[in-house]
Amino acid sequence: MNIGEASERSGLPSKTIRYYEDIGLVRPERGGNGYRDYATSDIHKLRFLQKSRGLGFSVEECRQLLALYEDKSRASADVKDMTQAKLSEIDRKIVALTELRRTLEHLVHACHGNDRPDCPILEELSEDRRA
Amino acid sequence: MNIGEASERSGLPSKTIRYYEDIGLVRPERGGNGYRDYATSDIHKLRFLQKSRGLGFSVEECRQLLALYEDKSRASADVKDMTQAKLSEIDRKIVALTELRRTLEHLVHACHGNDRPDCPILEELSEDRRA
DNA sequence: TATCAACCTTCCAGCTGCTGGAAGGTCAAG
DNA sequence: CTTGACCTTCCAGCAGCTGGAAGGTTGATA
Repeated sequence: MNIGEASERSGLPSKTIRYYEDIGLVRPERGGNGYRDYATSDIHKLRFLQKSRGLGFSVEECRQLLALYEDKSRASADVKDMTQAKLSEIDRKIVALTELRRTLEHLVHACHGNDRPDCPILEELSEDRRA
Repeated sequence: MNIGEASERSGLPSKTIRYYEDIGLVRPERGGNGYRDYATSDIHKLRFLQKSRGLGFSVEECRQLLALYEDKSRASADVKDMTQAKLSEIDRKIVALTELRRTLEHLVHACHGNDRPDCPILEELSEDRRA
């Protein structure tokens, strides 16, 4: 399929998809007309990139995550370790997001409309473990 | 406190903290020697930025989130709406992270060591709602 | 009191990760 | 056979840092 449809299906702009090809993340076939021709497996990868990039993983991290899907590296213990590390990272992100969510929710429910000079939520935030 | 300690306490590099001052996110006082002097409330903001940036919010979004803390904008309905929008965004991110986590976990448990040509996890990924 | 390390300052350059626009080729419909 | 919506490459620019140079401040030690 053409890049336009790949864009729709993955949720990524065409520009970004071309850029991902430039840096070797997802390399589609080419048709006789020179157009990029994306396979379903390419769309999977693009969707995966769309998710992971939007979640604060760097392109290099995404490249690593993507590599976890490729057979050639499957059996390695290194890869398993890396995956575990990524899992921990994701867990930390989930915790952080949950905290952020709680903070904002308190703001909506507990702080709306009054003009108190300082908010207890800031205190709460500051209590978190020091990374 | 000096920028070094602010860096330690916030988890952000000094360079980044100076950059955040440049773009008007967190403006500390200055001591007689010209050194930046961070108050506890500044550290709260920096920690908040460290979290939210690491979770895929843009600097402009972080500026908005940060603005939610400032009294002057508290009572507004606009602000409450925006906060709700951010809450939804955070919820979507949490869902996405959870999916990503599940995907990787499957990879570790179900795919380790074999040399199957393609992985059911890719299929699973592709089933997700089309954003 | 000198001096040395470890801070701090500003400024400028460069990298990442897109993103927009120009200039032009391809395709399907009318 | 033209029109509009695609597609292509290339080049420029913005966002968000990040590193390094050049130099000032501080506090401990000789």
